[in-house]
Amino acid sequence: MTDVANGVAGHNGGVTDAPRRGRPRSAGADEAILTATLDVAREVGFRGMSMDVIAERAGVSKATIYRRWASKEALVLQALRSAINPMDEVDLGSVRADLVTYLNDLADRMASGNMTDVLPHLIEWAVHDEQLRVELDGYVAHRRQPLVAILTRGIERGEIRDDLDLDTIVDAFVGPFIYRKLLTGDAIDATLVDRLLALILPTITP
Amino acid sequence: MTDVANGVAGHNGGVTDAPRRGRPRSAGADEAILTATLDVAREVGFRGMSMDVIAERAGVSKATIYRRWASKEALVLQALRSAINPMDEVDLGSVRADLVTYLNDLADRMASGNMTDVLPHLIEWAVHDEQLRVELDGYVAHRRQPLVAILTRGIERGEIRDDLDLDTIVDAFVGPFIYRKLLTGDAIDATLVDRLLALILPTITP
Amino acid sequence: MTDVANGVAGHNGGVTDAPRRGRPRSAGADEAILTATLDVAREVGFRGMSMDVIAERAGVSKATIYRRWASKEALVLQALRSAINPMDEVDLGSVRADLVTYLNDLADRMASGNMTDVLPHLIEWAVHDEQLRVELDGYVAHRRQPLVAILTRGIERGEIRDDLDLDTIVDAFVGPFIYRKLLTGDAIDATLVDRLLALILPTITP
Amino acid sequence: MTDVANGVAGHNGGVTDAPRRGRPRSAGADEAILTATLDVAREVGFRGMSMDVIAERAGVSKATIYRRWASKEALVLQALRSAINPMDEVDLGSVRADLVTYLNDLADRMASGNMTDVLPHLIEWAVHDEQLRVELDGYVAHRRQPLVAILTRGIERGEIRDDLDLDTIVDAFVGPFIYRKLLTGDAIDATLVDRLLALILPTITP
DNA sequence: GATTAACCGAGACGGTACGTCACGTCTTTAA
DNA sequence: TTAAAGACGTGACGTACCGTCTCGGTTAATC
Repeated sequence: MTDVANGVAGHNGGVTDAPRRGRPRSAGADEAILTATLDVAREVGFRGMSMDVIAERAGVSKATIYRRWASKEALVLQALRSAINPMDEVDLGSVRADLVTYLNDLADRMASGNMTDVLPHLIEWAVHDEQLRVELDGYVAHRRQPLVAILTRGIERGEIRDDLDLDTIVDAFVGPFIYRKLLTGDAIDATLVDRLLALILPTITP
Repeated sequence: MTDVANGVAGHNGGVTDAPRRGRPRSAGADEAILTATLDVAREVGFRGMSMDVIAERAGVSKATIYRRWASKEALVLQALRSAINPMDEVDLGSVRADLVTYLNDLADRMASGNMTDVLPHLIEWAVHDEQLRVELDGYVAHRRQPLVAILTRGIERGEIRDDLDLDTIVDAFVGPFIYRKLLTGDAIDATLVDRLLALILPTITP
Repeated sequence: MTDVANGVAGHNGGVTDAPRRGRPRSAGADEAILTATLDVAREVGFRGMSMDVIAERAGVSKATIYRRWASKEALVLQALRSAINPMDEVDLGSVRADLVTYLNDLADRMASGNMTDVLPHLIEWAVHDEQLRVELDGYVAHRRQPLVAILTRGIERGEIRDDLDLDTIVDAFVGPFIYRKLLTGDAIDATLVDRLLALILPTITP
Repeated sequence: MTDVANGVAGHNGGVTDAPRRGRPRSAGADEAILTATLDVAREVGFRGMSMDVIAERAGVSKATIYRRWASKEALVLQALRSAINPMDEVDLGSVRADLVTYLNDLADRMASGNMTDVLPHLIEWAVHDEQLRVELDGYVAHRRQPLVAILTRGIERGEIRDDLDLDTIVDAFVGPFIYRKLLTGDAIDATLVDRLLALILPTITP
C-alpha cells in the first residue's frame, strides 16, 4: 500500500528507510494530532469539527497536519484506525466455541463504541470519497476475516455444511450487529449472540 | 408533534387549521424545493450540495427555503421522507410466500437507490441531531412493521415457533440487507433473499 | 407640481377631485406613517431604519406605504417636510432688524435640530437620487427666499449697496450656519448672528 | 490613536513595532482594496457599492478585507483619507494674497470632486459613527488650520483687526463653500472667492 | 563550525457556503 | 378599491471553514 493509496502524504508507516536530511518531523506531533482529532470528534461530532480547532488543540499548525495527511478525511480515517484494536484469530477446536468467542468480542467492541461511534461518519464520507471507500472496504474485510476463517475451518472439519454460501452466513451473523448499531439502537450483547446462534447454527450444521 | 419539534418553521403538515392571513405560501414551492433537494443530492451528494444551488434549481429564493425549513438538515430530512413509499402489508396465506414477497420488495428498494442512497447521510446526521434520530427511528419501525406482522401471523397460525425472539429473527433478515448496503457493497437481490430464507426458515419453523 | 415630481404615488395634496370607487384610503394612515417614520428615524437613525419597522410602528402594511409613496426616500422626504414650519416673511422696516430676526430664527431652528438633524441623510441621498435632489433644491430655495426678500427690499430702499452679488451675501450669512451644523459642530446661536452681522453688514451698507 | 480606536482591525499605520509572526499581510492588498473602493464608489456611488464587488475588483477575497477593516464604513473612511492631499501652508507676505491663494485652492479642490463628492456620505455616516465623527472633525480642523494661520499672522502684522472672532471669520469664508457644495449646487470658483473677499476683507482690515 | 534542507508555529490568502436582513412587489382574505 | 398580513425574488451582509501559501525561526545531517 503506497502513501497515495493510503491517503497519506509523506507518511512513513514506521519503516525506517534512508534517513532524510533536514529537520525531522516532530516525533510527538502525529500522536498529538490524532488524539486531538478524536477528542474534538467526541466533543462536537465529526460534522462540527474543524481543522483549525484540531490544530490548535494539538498545539500544532495546520500546515503540519496537511504535511502529514492529504485531507481532513484522511486524517480522520487514520485517527479511527489508530483507535481500533485488531480482532484476534480464534481457534478453540469447535466452531460453536469459536463463534461464541468471536461474536461476543464483536458485541463488546460495538457496544463500547470506540470505532463504531464513528462508523456512521465513515460510511457517510465513503459515499463520495473513493479513497475512504477503499479503506473502509479493507477494514470491513479485516473484520470479517476471522469469522470467515472460523467457518472455513468448520467446513474442512465437517462441522459446517459445505453447500451454503459462506458470505451469506457471515452476513447473517454480522448484519444484525450493524443494523442494531446504526438503526434500531437495540442492545448488542451476549443475549443477541445466543439468539443468533440458536437461529443460524442448527441450519448450517449437517 | 409540533412544528417546533419537527424542526420545521411554520410547516402545516397537511392539517387545515384556522385560515392564515396574508399571502399564502406558494403552493408548488414546497414540492419544487424538495424535488430540487433530492435532485441535487443525487448529483453532488449531500455533502457537496448547497442551499444556493437548491434554491436556484427550485426556482425559488433562499429566503423562501429558510421561511419553510429551519435549517439545511430539516430540509433534507423532509426531502427524504417525501421520497419514501410506504411498504405494503403482505398476506398471501403462508409465511414463506409473505417473506419472499416482502424481502424481495425490500431488496428492490435497497438496490434502487432512492432512500437508501441517502441512508448513510441520514444515519450520520442522526448522531448529532436528536430530532432526526427520532424521525429515523420512526422510519425504521415503519419498515420493520410488515415483517413483524408476517411473523406474528405465522406464530398465530402455528407456522412459526413461538419460543424464539421475534426481534432477533427480524434482525437476522434485515440486518444483512443493511450491512451489504452500507459496508460490504455486495449485491442485494433475489439470490440473497433465497439464501437468507434457506438459512433461517428451517430453524424458525416447527 | 405633479405626483411624479412630488415623488409621491397617487397623492392628492388635499384637492378633492372625482370621488373614487371602492374603499377610501384610510384617513389617518398618512399621518401615522409620517409620525412613525420620524419616530423610528430619531431612534435608530435613517441608516438603520427599515420600512418593515415603520409599517409595524404605524400599524399599517408595507403595501399601504408604497401605495402612497414611491420609495423609502420619498417617504422620508415627505416626513421631513411635514416637520418643517415655514419661515415667515419678515419686514420690520429696517434691513438690520429684519436680518437679526431672520437669522436668529434660523439659528433657533438649526440648534434645535428638527429638520437639520436629518439634513445629512437628505444630502447624502440626494447625491444619487435626482428626485430628492429636486425636492431638496426646492427646500433650499424656500429657505433662502425670505432672506433674499429682505435684501432686495434693502436695495430698493437704498439701505443696501446695489453693486454686490446678492447670492454671495446670502451664502455668507447662511453658509456658516450649515458649515457649523454639518462639520464643525460649533454653536449656532445669537452670538454667531451678531458676529456675522458685524462682519458683513458694514460692507453691504453704502 | 490605537488600532481599535481607529475602527481598523489589526492595522499598523506604518509603525514598525514587534515583528509579527505568521505570514505577513499581503503588501499590495491594502492599496488595491482602497483603490478599488474609490473606483467603485465613483462608479456606482457609496450607496450602491458592495463588498463583494470591491473584493473582486481588488483581486482579493472578502475575508481579506474584513481581516483589515472592521466594517464597510471603516474601509470607506480609510479610502477617503488616503485620497486627501494635505493643504499647504501659504505665506506670501500679505493677508490678501494668502487668502486669494488659499481660497482658490480650496475652490479647486471642492469643484473637482475627489474628497468632496463623498463628503455628504461622510457626514451622514458620522451622525451614527462616533469614530467617523472624530475622524471627520480632524479633517475639518486640518482644513481650517492654514486659514487660521493666515489670519493669525495678519493680526500679528496689524493687517487684520484684533477685535473680531477669528472662528467667525473663518466660517464666513469657508461656510459658503460648503453650503454651495452640499445644498445650492452653485459654482465654487474664482468669482465666488473674489466676491467673498470683497464682502469680508473691508470689514476685517483696520 | 558552517551550511543546508526540511521542518515548525503562526497566520494571511482566495474560495465557497452559510443563514440573515431589507428592499419593493405580489397575493391572499376582509372590510 | 383599499386594507392588513405576510410571502416572494433579489442581492448584500459579515462569518466560518477549507486547503494553500508565506513568513521568521528551529533542528538535524552533511560538508
